Amino acid sequence: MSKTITPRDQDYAQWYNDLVLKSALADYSAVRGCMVIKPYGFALWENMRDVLDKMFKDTGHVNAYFPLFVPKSLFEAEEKNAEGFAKECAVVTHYRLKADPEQKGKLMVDPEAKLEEELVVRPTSEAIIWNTYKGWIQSYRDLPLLINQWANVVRWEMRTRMFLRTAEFLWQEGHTAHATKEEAIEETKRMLDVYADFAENYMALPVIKGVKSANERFAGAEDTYCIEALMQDGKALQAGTSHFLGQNFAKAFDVKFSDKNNQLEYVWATSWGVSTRLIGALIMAHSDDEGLVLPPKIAPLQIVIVPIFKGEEQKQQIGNLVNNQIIPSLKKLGIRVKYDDSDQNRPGWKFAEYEMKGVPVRIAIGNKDMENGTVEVARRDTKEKKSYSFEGIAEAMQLLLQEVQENIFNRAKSFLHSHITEADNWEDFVKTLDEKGGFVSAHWDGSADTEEKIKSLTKATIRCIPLEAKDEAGSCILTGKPSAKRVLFARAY
RNA sequence: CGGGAAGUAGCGCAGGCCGGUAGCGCAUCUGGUUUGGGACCAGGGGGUCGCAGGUUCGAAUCCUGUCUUCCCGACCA
Repeated sequence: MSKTITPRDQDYAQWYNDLVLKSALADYSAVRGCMVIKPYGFALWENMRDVLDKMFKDTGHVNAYFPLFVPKSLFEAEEKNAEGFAKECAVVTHYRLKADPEQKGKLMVDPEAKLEEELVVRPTSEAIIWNTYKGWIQSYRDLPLLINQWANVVRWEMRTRMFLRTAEFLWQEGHTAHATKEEAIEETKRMLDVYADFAENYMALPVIKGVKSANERFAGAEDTYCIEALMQDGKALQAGTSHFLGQNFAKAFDVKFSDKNNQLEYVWATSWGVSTRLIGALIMAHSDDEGLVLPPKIAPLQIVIVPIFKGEEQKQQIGNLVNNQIIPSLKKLGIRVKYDDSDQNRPGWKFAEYEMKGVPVRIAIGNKDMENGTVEVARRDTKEKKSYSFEGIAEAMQLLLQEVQENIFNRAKSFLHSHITEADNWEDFVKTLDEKGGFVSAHWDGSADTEEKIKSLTKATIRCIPLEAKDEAGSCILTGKPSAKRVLFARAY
């Protein structure tokens, strides 16, 4: 634990892995490219999930669940979608094992038990869901259909990274069906706003809302909207996507409805999702040398109280104060608090441990405090320590948690804004990517070919065309051809 | 899928070239002293050396195969 970890280090990947392991968020698993989310990491995910789930319900959505397995014939129905995911699918081909006659105590796949039709383990659920929607939608009265599912999906990526890109991951995927194009586009944008709201106001993660270029678009979508975040090493991370699917899936699965004029029409669709990748974003955006820095609104633990005592008697006295007064008053305000009076470790050990885990506020109470009627309060984000009196401590802590939340957000926001750099010639463009990192705002001629060339030359991709991008005539950074607005380039995870 | 590194106690590692009793630190257990920033002393427990073959009187060590993990690249709607 003596090793120093620094976000700006060139060993950023190593720093990140160490941090995930040491903070007890997750662990490597025995299965290729998968991870074990440990209780602390899962508590964080649950908090995020609860907030999102409420936001979805507040915007009229309901939850449902669809199968893990997608028959290959359904999977291939929407051609572009199938093609886009084909290279990263886990496929079930058999349904039984048997004792291996060659090797005692070993099992082998029973060749007799070959499935007639292979089952694709869902990399995303459009296919199985739209096949189901076909039976649910007949009339305009059945629309809109606004359903979300919390699930796991599998994508057999070549290279994996904990939280950011694992073979199996947890997410939510919303799948909606609408009577009109306008309504579907409205839904797509509404959910993008929900994501941005969640990222900024709960995760303290400032994001840029935008539209993907055709190259980066979801396979099977007409338009992919996204929120893009910036990590402390200057690389961008796609934090969430919301897709306008047009009538592609309705046509592929033959989902039609009778409108008010008794005309048969294909329905319009959207899908949108965020995943456990958000946890990776959280870690990379806020953490420091001492460990995680978690925003109070979603931190599994908001306050930890550490007693400092000599002997049983002092421990008793402090315990009485904490258990009878401080904790009840904090809990009354809905604050998630833990009193760690275990004898296992000394105070210094506990301080370091809870800092590593990113607990936003720590309260230490010792003999001196008992005499003075004070507690020592240390905040994780600034590492500042201050004395507070017992009186009104709960209200003071509630305010402090808000302040920490805001401070983390503002810090990340000024980092983001100071890392959006305009470039008007190729030399500056490359130099900014190499030396400063972050987003480079530049003109692009709009062709996929140019985008591809820029990627192979610089490893930078178009992260998005920002929604708020102003019309501004310019010339493409690579080809010099005319361009109507700037787009954001960055190297990305 | 290409290049590199690694797999030995719960965790982190040494040993390997040059084959011959399985080692260290942390953690754990027992007892004691401690407790305002990762405590100290003493004693104890814990191992099919990733897996499968091969060479050998003898393999953690040498050879072959295989699985897994990490890093770099390609890939990543």
